[in-house]
Amino acid sequence: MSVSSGEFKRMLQEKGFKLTTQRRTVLDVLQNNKGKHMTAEEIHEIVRQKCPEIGLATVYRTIQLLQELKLIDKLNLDDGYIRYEIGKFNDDNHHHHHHLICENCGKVIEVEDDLMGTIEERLESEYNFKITDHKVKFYGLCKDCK
Amino acid sequence: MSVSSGEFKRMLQEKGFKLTTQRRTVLDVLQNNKGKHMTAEEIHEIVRQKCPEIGLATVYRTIQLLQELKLIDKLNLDDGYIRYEIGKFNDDNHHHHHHLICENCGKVIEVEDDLMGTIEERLESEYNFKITDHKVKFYGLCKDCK
DNA sequence: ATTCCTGCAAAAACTTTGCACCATG
DNA sequence: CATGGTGCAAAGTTTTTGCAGGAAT
Repeated sequence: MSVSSGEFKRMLQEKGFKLTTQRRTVLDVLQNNKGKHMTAEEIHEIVRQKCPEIGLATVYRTIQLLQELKLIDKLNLDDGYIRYEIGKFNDDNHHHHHHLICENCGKVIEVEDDLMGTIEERLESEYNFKITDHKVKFYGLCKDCK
Repeated sequence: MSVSSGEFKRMLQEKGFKLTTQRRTVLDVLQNNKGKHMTAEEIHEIVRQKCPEIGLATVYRTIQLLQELKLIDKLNLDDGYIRYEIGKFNDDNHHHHHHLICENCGKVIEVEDDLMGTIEERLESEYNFKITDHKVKFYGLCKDCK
């Protein structure tokens, strides 16, 4: 489910990086807020509860690092903020997931499913393009807003 | 195919806006660069060929306006720039389109197709969510890079 | 004539970078 | 103890806003 400190340390060392309290804490916060899609500033605020002296710059640097390690993914809700979430390769099932975004209340619903297989096969042969990943967002009205 | 000046004027007036050379020119540039996914700055440079005195702020303001009128769409390639393209409701066929993004050379291929119908039906009933739009990006290697 | 629009420059918002000090392996 | 990381503040980007003059209806 989560990445242990040992695992994380090994992943870092593989690329010549060191394990620090700051890095461990940022990863913890992202793991403990799985459905939240936080901005760098929001991550910073929560991380400071455990690690009060951490600077926003370190959060940004750590976010970049975690992206390189494929532990987290970007999510852009087109509201001017880049958001981050624990990535698809960080949990047991390596499933992709999609987002249902309510245009009325802004709620973001996670869809833990991968329904894109057939479409991707078709596009791969039609365009001679090797697909390795996708990002899918659906917009509309959630059950409370429609 | 394209939005005529008369049509554009009517659309603007409906919302209490005026037709200006700047707005017409920005729309023209986006219509004439259909597959290009330009940033605000790129649009500004091209618009200046026809309208040399236009300021970047006006380009930003016009982009926002054209989005309100549903004439253009945002495209985020996660490279730090917001890009814009003529929207799906601006041409004869109201089809959505998707993007194949090559992670090696950065090329973006337009997929003029809408293959999401079945998936959307399934999600609508499963999550009681009314889907009105979607954004789909596929990442991988294009035929030249694989 | 009135209302809205534009250009410019300043400000705002988000992210990156430089540097001296500190921590990890 | 060598290398890389951190915090702070400054700088960099991209986008938005205020305002006086200008254009459209």
